[in-house]
Amino acid sequence: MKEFVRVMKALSDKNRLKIIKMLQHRELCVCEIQAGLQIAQPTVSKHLKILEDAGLVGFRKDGLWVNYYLENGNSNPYAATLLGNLRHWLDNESEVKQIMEILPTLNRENICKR
Amino acid sequence: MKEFVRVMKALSDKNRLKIIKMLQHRELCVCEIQAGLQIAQPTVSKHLKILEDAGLVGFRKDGLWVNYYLENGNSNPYAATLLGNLRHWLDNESEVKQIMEILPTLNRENICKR
DNA sequence: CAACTATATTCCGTTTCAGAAATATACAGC
DNA sequence: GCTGTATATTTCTGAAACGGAATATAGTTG
Repeated sequence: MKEFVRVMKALSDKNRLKIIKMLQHRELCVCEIQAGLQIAQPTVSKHLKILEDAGLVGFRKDGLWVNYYLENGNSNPYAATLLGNLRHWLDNESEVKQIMEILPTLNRENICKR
Repeated sequence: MKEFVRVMKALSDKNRLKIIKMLQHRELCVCEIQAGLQIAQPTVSKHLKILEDAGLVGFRKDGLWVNYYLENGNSNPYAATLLGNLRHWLDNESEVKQIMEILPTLNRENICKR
């Protein structure tokens, strides 16, 4: 029950849903996600932790960069099913489409380093 | 996006999930649900409103009684899919099983009228 | 209409959560 | 070691959410 609630809560936030939609296209580092969402970096990190605790995303460290990716749900069956549904859900939401247009232009080299 | 979030939020609460699991077996009035959950009546009404707003449940008035039932999701595709999943999910949760044992003994005539 | 009953709404107190700012950590390169 | 950069954690604030008690509403019965 708690595990299920954790997944539902993780999916109850607009910004976290945007993160998932972004990660459907490719792995992203924190600063790329931040650029897409236009919110503070610590806020992004917290959202990512909530998604991770729910079994929705995972990450790989690569030097200074931390690359987040969508989990395939081996850990959590609820997460797996919802991630499957979300692959086609929300695609027509204007807020999602807007980020998708920006996404290809996001480049970690350009975004960070300031 | 808002519609999806509303469904996820509605499913992010233990008591609301219990209500859904109860309604999978039969229509129930508010006082029967209250007896199953052991929480105050106004709290039950509020949970039911949240579930209704999310397109997860509907109700029929029958005199003083208000009978709540599971929606079939004609209104909301997200709600429909999740309700389908929940038909087999959470069945093994001890908290759910416990209510299922009580459920057959719940009788609105005995519960109310005090 | 008056009395009663099932449910809904309002009004709190308490907890939880998203957000930002400040700070801490981890890692690379010198 | 020290410096700089990407990310994580802490701390705070305001908004939202769950809970109950009191109150209001709707419908039945006399």
